[in-house]
Amino acid sequence: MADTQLKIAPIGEGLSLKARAYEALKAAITNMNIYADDAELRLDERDLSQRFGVSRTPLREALAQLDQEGLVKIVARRGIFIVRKTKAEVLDMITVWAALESMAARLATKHASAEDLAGLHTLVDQFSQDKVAAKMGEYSDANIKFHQAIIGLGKNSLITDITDTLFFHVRAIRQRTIFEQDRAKRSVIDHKDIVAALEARDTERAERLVREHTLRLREHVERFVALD
Amino acid sequence: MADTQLKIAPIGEGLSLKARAYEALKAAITNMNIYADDAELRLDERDLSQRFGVSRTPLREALAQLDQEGLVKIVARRGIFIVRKTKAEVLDMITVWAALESMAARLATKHASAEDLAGLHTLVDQFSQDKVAAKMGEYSDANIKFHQAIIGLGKNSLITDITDTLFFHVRAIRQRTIFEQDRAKRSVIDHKDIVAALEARDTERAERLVREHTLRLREHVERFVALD
DNA sequence: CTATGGTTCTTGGTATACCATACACCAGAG
DNA sequence: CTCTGGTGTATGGTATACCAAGAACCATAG
Repeated sequence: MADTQLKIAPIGEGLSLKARAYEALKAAITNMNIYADDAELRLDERDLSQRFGVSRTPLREALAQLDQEGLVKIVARRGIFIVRKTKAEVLDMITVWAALESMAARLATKHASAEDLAGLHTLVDQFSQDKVAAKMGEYSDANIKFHQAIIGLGKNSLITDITDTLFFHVRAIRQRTIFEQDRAKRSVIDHKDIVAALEARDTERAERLVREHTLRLREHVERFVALD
Repeated sequence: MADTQLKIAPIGEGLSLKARAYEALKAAITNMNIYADDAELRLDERDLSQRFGVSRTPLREALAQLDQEGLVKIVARRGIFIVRKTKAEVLDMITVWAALESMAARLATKHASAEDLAGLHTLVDQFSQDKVAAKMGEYSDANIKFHQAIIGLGKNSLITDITDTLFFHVRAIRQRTIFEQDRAKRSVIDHKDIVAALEARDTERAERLVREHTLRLREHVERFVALD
């Protein structure tokens, strides 16, 4: 099946300037440690517009969207500020996460295929309790992936959308989270239990395990993470 | 404590044009039966801008926000369309609602004061099983209020914000929901049980009752509501 | 030196003009 | 009559100029 068709035109990326500005800004904020003491949290429309090479209009629309998502806060005649979530807000977000992921787990026990669950199983097996200490850096990403995978199995796109935004914010404070080895080991065990419950199609147990697992993270953040 | 101060100036309402346009548009869409067969679902920026007496810029920002919330869909060079949620989307929304409200109920058993719960009790007592049939119209509103009250008691403002948007969409299809008397009666009983569980501070039971109650609505919509 | 009043500059908000493209309509060829 | 090609128009996207309000700075009076 060779290419008999002429496929030109991946030129302009196809996206609107607004969409591109949005992605660029979001990526920039993501890759920035906004909780560092010397972080520059103030943005300037005109400055950004020049650096991006687009006018203020699409840039403003992108910023307005980020404002609505809670990533930045626009204050009339004062400036645009990257938002540092308060501890209370982060805790609320983790609570919502717990509610939605546990519902997703519930749905997964009913709708996920055997292959779906097998994939999840593979994800968990990558980290045995012994190895997790050595790969702490990787684990943090794999951890998020595991949770996103469960949410995916719930096949409720609204849950997926909402939690994506939540993960974004939680990721930002990850650097302030002390992932001790004990917590990581416990996490691996939890994950194995969750997968087992899903495979057993035990709806109530899967829901409970996921909820408790995430609420334990909430508890940990409440007690050990410095914010505000 | 008489007025010794001069308080002029409640003139311009203080809100930005964007904010006012947003509220006006949202109210307009809310009060419109978008599921009617002859509903005019297309909006025109220039037309709206003239009718509101503002330029396209703040109007576009308001529309962009509505787009992000899923109330309208903006298609480049085609038009702006009021969104009719598909049945699948509505079902997903009710599922998210169930997840969040059941978590709120869980939180309420831990954080709500006795007075809070007394207020909830009053709300429920307004509708006995016998009277609900006669007041079917009112009940629909009171029903939403009851659920919002529980969510309020969870004291998690993120849950409140998300569910507010969900209620907006669910309200829109309410007209297509056949509220038979039996369902309403069952609903009243459910509500009483939920309040009882909250007052008993029975976390698990409160969560379960709320979840099951809302998922029953989901089931009802899935089976009896015509959409798409 | 301090307090007050004003001037200027910064910055988000708004208005407007222009651009680019999807769609509809129409003319002409077959 | 039908199909094709072009042309016009409607509409969201983008650029730009101006507005208004707040904050910082400065001058001046006490």
